[in-house]
Amino acid sequence: MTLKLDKVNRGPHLSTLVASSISREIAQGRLKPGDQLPTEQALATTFGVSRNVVREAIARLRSEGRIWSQQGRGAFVADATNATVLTIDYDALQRADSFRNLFELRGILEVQAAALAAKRRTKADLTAMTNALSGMRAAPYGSVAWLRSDLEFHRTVAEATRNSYMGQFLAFVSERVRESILAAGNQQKSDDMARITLGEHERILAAIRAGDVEGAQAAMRDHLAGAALRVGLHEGEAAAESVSPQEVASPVRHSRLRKAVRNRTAG
Amino acid sequence: MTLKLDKVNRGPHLSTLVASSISREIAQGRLKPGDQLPTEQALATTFGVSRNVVREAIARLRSEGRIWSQQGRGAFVADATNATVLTIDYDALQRADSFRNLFELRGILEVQAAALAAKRRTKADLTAMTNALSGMRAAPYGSVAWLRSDLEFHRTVAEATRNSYMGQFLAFVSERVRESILAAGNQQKSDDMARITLGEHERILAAIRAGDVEGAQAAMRDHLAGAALRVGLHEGEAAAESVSPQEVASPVRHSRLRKAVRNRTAG
DNA sequence: TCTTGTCGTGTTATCATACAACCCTGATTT
DNA sequence: AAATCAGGGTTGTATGATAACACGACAAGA
Repeated sequence: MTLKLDKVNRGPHLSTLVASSISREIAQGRLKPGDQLPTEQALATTFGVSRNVVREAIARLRSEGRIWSQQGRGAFVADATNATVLTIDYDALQRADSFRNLFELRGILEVQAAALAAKRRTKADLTAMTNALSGMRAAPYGSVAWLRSDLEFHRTVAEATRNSYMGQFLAFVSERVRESILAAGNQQKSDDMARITLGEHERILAAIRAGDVEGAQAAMRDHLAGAALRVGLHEGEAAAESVSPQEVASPVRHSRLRKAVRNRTAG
Repeated sequence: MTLKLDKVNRGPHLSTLVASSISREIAQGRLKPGDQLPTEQALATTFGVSRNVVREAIARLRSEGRIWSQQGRGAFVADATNATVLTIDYDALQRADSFRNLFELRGILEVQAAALAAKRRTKADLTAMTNALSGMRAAPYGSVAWLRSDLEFHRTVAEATRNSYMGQFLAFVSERVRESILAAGNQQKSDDMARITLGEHERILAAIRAGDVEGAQAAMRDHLAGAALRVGLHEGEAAAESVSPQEVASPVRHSRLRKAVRNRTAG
C-alpha cells in the first residue's frame, strides 16, 4: 500500500492540511473502508509534523465519521454510510455543474417547502412572512437589509412547514448557494428587478395564505426560475423546471453559465 | 458570563465530550456568535483535562464551522450560517415527531429524485436498478443481503438524477432514517411483505424505465407510504402523502396504483 | 491436543511542559 | 504627535512520558 502522502506545506492550521490530505486518500480510494491507517507516529514523521497535529486531524476525521479509532488497535477507515455529517466542498461549488446541481436541489426543497407551508402555516407564520416582505419593500434592492429580509422570508416559509429538518437543510443549502453567488459576484442589479422579485415573493405569500398548495408550488417555481436567470443560469437548466411534472425524458440541454461561476478562489 | 460547564465524566474520548459540551453551550445560546471562548488553559482546568484534549475538541468545532480561532487572539463563536457541516442529532431522532419529520424530508427527496431519474436515466442506470432488484428477489426478506440490495436500488435511483448532491443528501438522510429504525427495532416481517415491497420497487423501476415522470413520483410515493406503515408511522402522517401535488393538469392518468395514499389530504 | 494464563510489544489516549508565532496594549523614544 | 519597542497573554506546534488497551507468542497445566 503506497499512499501518496506529500509533505505538508505551511498554511492555516497544519491539522487542517493533514486532515484534508488523509481525507483525499480516502476519497480517491487509496484508502478503502476497513483499511488501517498508518500509526500516528508514522503519520507524524511522514507529514513532518508533531504527533499532536496528527491527533487533531484524526479527531476531526473521526467527528466526521470518516474514520474510527480504538485505543490499542489503531485507526481505520469507516464505511461511507457512517458519515455522521454532511459537508459541501466549497471549491467544488465553483464548478458550474456543481453549482447548478446544488441550485436544483435547493429548488426541490423550496418548492416542496412552499407546498407544505401552504398546508400548515399558522397565523403567526403569515405575519412573519408579511413582515419579511415589508422589510424587502423598504430596503434598496440588493442592499444588505434587502438580502436579510429575503433570507428571512424563505426562512419563515421553511418554518411554516413545521418540519425542523426542512428548515435546517434548506438553510444549509441556501447558504452554500448564496456564498457561491457572492463569490462569483455576477448578480446583476436593475430597478426592474426589485419590482419583479418582490412580485414573485408576493405571489408566493398569497398562495400560502390562501392554502393553495399547487399555487404555492408554482409561485415558488417561478421565483426560483427568475432567480436562476438573475444569477446567470439558463432557464432550461434551472431547478424549478426540472422538478415540474411535465414532459417526459427530454434530452438534457447542456447548460452554459454566463460568465458566472468562474473561480476566484484563493489566488 | 457564567458558562455551565460540568466536569466531564470519563467516557469514550474526552475530546468528544468536551466538544459536545461546548457545542451545547452554543446551541443553547449561552455562547452567542461573536463571543470569545475561555482560553484553552481555562477550559482545560474547567473540564479537568489537559490542554491537548481541549485543542482536539476545538479543532473539531472549528472544522464544523462553529467557531473560529486566531493565533494570539483567541477562539470565537462563529455565525450560525457559517456552519460548514450539517449534522443530525442521533438522540433527537428517538423522538417520534423528529423521526416523522426526517422521514417526511426523505420522502420529498426520494419522490423528486424518482422524477428526475425518470427524465435523465441512462441505460446503465436501468441496468443497475434491475440488478439491485434481482438482488432483492434472491435474498430473504429482511436479510442483510436484502437490505443491501434495497439501499442499492435507491442509490441507483438517486444516481440516475445526475445530481451528485441529490445522491449525497439522500444517502445521508436515508442512513439516519435507517439507523433510527434499526434502533427502534419495531419493523415487522412477514412473507407478504417481501412480495409487496418488491412490487413497489418494480413499479418504480417500470415508471423510470418508461420515462414516466408522474408515474415514478406516484410509485415512489406509494412505496414510501408502504414503508411508513411497515415502520409504524401512521398513514396520515407519512411523508409521501403530504407532498403529493394533486395532479397538475395531467391528461395521463397513469396510476394503476393502490389508492391507499390518496385519501386523507389536509382538509 | 486443547485450554488457559501470563507476558511483551505495539498502538492509541492522555498528560505535562516548553517554545514559537502572533495579537494587543501601553510605555518609551523620536 | 507619531513611531517604535517591550512585555504579557493566547494560540500553534513540538517533544517526551505515562496509562489503557489490543493482540499475538509462549509456556504451564489438563
